[in-house]
Amino acid sequence: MSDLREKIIQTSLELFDRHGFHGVTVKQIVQETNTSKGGFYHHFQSKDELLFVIHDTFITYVLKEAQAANVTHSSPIPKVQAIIQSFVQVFDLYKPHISVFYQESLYLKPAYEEEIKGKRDKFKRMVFNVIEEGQKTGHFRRELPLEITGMAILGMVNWIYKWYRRDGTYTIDQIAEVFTDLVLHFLLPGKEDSEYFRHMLKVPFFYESE
Amino acid sequence: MSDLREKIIQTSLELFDRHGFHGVTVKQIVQETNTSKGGFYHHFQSKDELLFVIHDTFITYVLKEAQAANVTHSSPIPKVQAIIQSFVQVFDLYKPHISVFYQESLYLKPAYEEEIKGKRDKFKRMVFNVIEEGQKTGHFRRELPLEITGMAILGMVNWIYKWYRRDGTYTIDQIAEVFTDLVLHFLLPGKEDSEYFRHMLKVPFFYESE
DNA sequence: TACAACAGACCAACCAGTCGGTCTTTACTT
DNA sequence: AAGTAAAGACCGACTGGTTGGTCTGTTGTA
Repeated sequence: MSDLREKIIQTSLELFDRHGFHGVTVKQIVQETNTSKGGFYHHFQSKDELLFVIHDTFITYVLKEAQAANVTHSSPIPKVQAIIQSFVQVFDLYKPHISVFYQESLYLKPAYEEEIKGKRDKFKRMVFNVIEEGQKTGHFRRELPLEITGMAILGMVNWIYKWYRRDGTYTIDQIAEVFTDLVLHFLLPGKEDSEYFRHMLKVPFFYESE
Repeated sequence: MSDLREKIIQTSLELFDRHGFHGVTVKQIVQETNTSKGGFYHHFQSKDELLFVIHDTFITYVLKEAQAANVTHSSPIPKVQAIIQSFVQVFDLYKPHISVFYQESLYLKPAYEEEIKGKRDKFKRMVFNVIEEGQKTGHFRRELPLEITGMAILGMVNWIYKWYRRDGTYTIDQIAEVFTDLVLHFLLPGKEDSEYFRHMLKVPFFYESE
């Protein structure tokens, strides 16, 4: 297969990561890759297709990993651990992809957007399902609203792309460990009787509606 | 003062929110606002200045709120509650500002960027300080690494801009309540002795280094 | 010789920003 | 109160540079 295609993607990734999709011109990409307009448009129909390819390789990978984690384990707790672990680690592997994914998704052309959105929602539903399952089996606190809790988890993990550096204080595995700890601490029951919890807590509105 | 200036900002906000900074031209802004290029450039030096103004009004507000919450309370627990509460509520007030803030910060011109970055870091440090304070006083779990925990909180809250809708299932206050619950659940100690915690937890690497 | 892989000059569309001009409000003088 | 000059607010045709994309080749290779 073509070597140039992959080289263009890698170069674009770095440039997009630093300057954003609109901050980088096809001319720049072509120069940095030591090729030509002809070379570029031989491999990609348009600049937009390149954006799509970047989106797709990342989300496809994440989805596959989550499915694997889901199948391997049967209890909700190790499932959550495995999903978070693999999800967080993706940020080390695919950092530039992810930056582009979250920064530039607005600029995906409608046809491309739909395909990406489909896979993204699939992943989201997987995470939500695991939480819901855990709540049903009694492993996780039932009083937590699924949507809010789920988005909190996705949010804290997704945000990693804004601050993670390979040469930072902590490795990606340490971050994954702490995040798993944090999530399990708010998912698992058993703290409510602690003396510290005289403070307003326990999501009152959720009880009212029952 | 000028009415038009505010009207331009509001229109731009909606347009940027939907199509991104680069997806909207000055011509479009001007048409949608029922004014002219002249009108626009009378109030703004450049399109970039408009972007800066949007960034600045939001971050200035958040910073002010956090400082207020910090002064009002003295114990770390209500401080955390107040900061998260006000921070989350901002997403109802400033949703379009925030979308622009996080989507388009890459495109701020250097001089503008510096000013925004300064305020943003100030806010971050305030959050971190409250956590650190709580750890020192023994209110919060000491074994949690400050940076990772802090970014987890900022991440879950910041991510709200990606999914919150006014007409969604939950109100912004309910979201704030649940988020406060989640954060305090992983900050406060006292769960480790629960029977559920036979599972690997408690951030082992953090102990090793002591 | 046929076709994929690439080169690079070229173009039409677009876009942020300019500039000379008009209308309206303010401020000052008589 | 009337007259007027200056400043502020706004208009819109125009421009110079840029950008994504095209098209006519040329080269290597099966």
